[in-house]
Amino acid sequence: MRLNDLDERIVHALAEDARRSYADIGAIVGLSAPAVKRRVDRLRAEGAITGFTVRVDPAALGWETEGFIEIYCSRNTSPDAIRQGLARYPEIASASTVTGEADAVVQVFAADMRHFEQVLERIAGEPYVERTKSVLVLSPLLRRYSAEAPPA
Amino acid sequence: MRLNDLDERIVHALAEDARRSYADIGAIVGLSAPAVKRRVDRLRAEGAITGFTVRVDPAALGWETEGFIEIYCSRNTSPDAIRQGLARYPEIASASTVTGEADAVVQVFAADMRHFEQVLERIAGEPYVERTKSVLVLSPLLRRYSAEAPPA
DNA sequence: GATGAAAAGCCATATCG
DNA sequence: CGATATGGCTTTTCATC
Repeated sequence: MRLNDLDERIVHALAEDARRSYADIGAIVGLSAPAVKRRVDRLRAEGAITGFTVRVDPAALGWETEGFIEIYCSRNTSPDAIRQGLARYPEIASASTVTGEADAVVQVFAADMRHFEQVLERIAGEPYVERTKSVLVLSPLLRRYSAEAPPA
Repeated sequence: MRLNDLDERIVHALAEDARRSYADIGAIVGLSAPAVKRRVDRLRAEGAITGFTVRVDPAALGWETEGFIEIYCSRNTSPDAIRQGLARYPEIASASTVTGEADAVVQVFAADMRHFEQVLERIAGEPYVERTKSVLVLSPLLRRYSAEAPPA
């Protein structure tokens, strides 16, 4: 599945503001509103666009504490088992299996330090988790969305 | 700035689908469409909602390779200097200063391994960077947005 | 196969109570 | 905050290239 230049410009326009009208996007990329809608519908059907969401200031919503937890699993733990185990935590914003010493890296948003510690202890207590290593975020420097970063 | 329960439910509804109509959101949270709009306008004005964006499948846009780069800086490097230095890289999706051994963690999306390596080398060559340590993402397990994680 | 124009219905939004 | 009205938008239909 490859997108052409027009599709990428439409996605970029939506990345900047997902509530822009199709007419506005059309004015940017040089298409009529129905043509833009057809392409967006197609991109959704193909799975290139998976949805539209809101950008929030975590602190304003009460999540003051952010951190990364590296998870070291017992041998023969499948990625799918990790995913299912972690999916239950609403505090987890993202999780990935990675190369290197740890098996997975988990990004956590918590209300405060006490809350973060609770999440950490619950994750550390999961049956497939052998040990964890966590770092706290001191200050977020950049926060973009992947759609805004064009491939080289 | 604290949000009440109604605000949080509106944000949650927008996190699931930012293009939902105010009438739809109103049906979910029990308000009329104008009441929802007024609250969304207020949340934007307050900075709790910073925008609306599209969720994309990175692979569909040609970013097949993802990884984290830990940056170790020379002493007396200010967070702002790091931020300004990293802001020039379109491949960087997020960056934060952190506790622990490294000074900052940077999340990178690249087209392929060769591209990732180029980004890594350019970052490692920044004047304030002493050394780096990077891990590649094998498979993304979860990918949510912070707005979907309610505080405890 | 993709586009633009036009029409119909739906939605955003301002104003009222 | 809800009801209402208007203007704009989304979305379908259809003819065209």
